[in-house]
Amino acid sequence: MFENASGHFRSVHSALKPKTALKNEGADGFRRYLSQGEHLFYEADRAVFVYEVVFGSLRLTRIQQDGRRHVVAFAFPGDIVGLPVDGRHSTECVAVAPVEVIAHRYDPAAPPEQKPGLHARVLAAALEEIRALQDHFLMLGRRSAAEKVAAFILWLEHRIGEGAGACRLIRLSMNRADIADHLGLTPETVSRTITQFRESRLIALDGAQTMLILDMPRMKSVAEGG
Amino acid sequence: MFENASGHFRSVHSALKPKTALKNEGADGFRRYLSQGEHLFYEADRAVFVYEVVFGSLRLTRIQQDGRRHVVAFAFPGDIVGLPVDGRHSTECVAVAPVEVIAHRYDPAAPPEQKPGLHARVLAAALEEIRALQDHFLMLGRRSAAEKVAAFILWLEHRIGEGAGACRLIRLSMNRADIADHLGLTPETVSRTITQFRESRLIALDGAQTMLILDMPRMKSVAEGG
DNA sequence: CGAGAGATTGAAGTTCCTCAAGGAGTGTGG
DNA sequence: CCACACTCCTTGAGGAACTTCAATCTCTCG
Repeated sequence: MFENASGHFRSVHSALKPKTALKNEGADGFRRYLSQGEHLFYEADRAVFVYEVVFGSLRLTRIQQDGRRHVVAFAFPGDIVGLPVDGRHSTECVAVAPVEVIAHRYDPAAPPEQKPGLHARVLAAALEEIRALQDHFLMLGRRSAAEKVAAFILWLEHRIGEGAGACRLIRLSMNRADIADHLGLTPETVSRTITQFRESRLIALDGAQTMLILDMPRMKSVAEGG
Repeated sequence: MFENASGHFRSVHSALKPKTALKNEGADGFRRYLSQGEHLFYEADRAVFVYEVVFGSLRLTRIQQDGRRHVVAFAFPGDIVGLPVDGRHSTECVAVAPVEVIAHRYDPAAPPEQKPGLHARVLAAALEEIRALQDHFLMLGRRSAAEKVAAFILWLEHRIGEGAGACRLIRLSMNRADIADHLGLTPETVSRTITQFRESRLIALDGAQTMLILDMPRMKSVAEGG
């Protein structure tokens, strides 16, 4: 299930790596392009479409009355974003890097027979996303900054890591504040933790956005509190 | 949408209060009863049924390799638990008080036409639960212990609060450790925070499990960091 | 090349956790 | 029916971890 090959969408948080981007525009899908910083949708917007990410990175954010925000998720190629709750979007969605998506008109209240394929895929994506959100709880609950950051780096590697000899390369499209608001830390703590990782030869950096994981086993050990 | 009156299930985390328990046994629902501490299902169990809570309280837990656990959610009457991911349960589910549920045989891979009503309700419940899980993130992210505990008390009040003159009464079916693992705190901190609330006349206690909210407006203010 | 945003580093302060002991409530067996 | 035992809750003291506030540095882009 949830295989791209079989035409199933993968949910926002899914840790499975997309083999290829889906190619199902045709009948009811059309493409949209966003540059960095552009909104795909806002919180509480009426939800008419669900979006399949083809290229780039998106950030899903919820904001509280007092202005504090939480980055609920990052979305990458193969993910589906914009699942409606009560006919509206529950988060705002911004491109943190240039983005290409396919928009599918979708109404959860419509009879499933109308678009059986899309309906089934959205359900599968929703159920998968629930598990991914639960996974994220394990990250936010009583864990040290080092464990959180290490787990986040490993998740990123799993989603968008590139081979680089014996090492793994990650291009971070989000900034430190985004990471901090995702992990329940401050940007300073994220920065300090990354510095520690660099000083202990766990990773190497080229600028702030390009990261090389030098020691995957040890990184996994750190993420698990070893 | 998501009204009980219209026969829609409400998801595990939903903040809406059930007006009445659903009464849709008949064709494919049968009742199950659990006493305190009994499992409804375990993590990774093959998921054959989804369960509608009629009476009592359930705890949904995920466990990590190192033994640390996170209480993903508590479920009360009107909630639906056991949504399958990849055909399996993603959490374990234990009764924290005597429980009555209705079990509905459910297979997300089956064509929606087979059980259109159930299928639509499960989808609605799943989408609603995603939002609820996102809400919970705001609770776990960078917030003080007092804010977390106050927000949790208000959520409980919303779900199972009873009138008590000008005040609101809550019967806590879970223990301090469960609350701690839900909020990302230690039991000691939860206990200390509750003591503070009591000393500042925000709440009153009768034993450890029965709580009276004395000042709802101030409790809301505390939950929001005021 | 200059300006501005973002990242890093430092020092001080606060909050929460850890470890440990005592108290309250509940249930069981004599 | 009382006493004991067990579990859970509460309270205390000390220490670690993260945050806050502030300054400096670096990268990127016009």
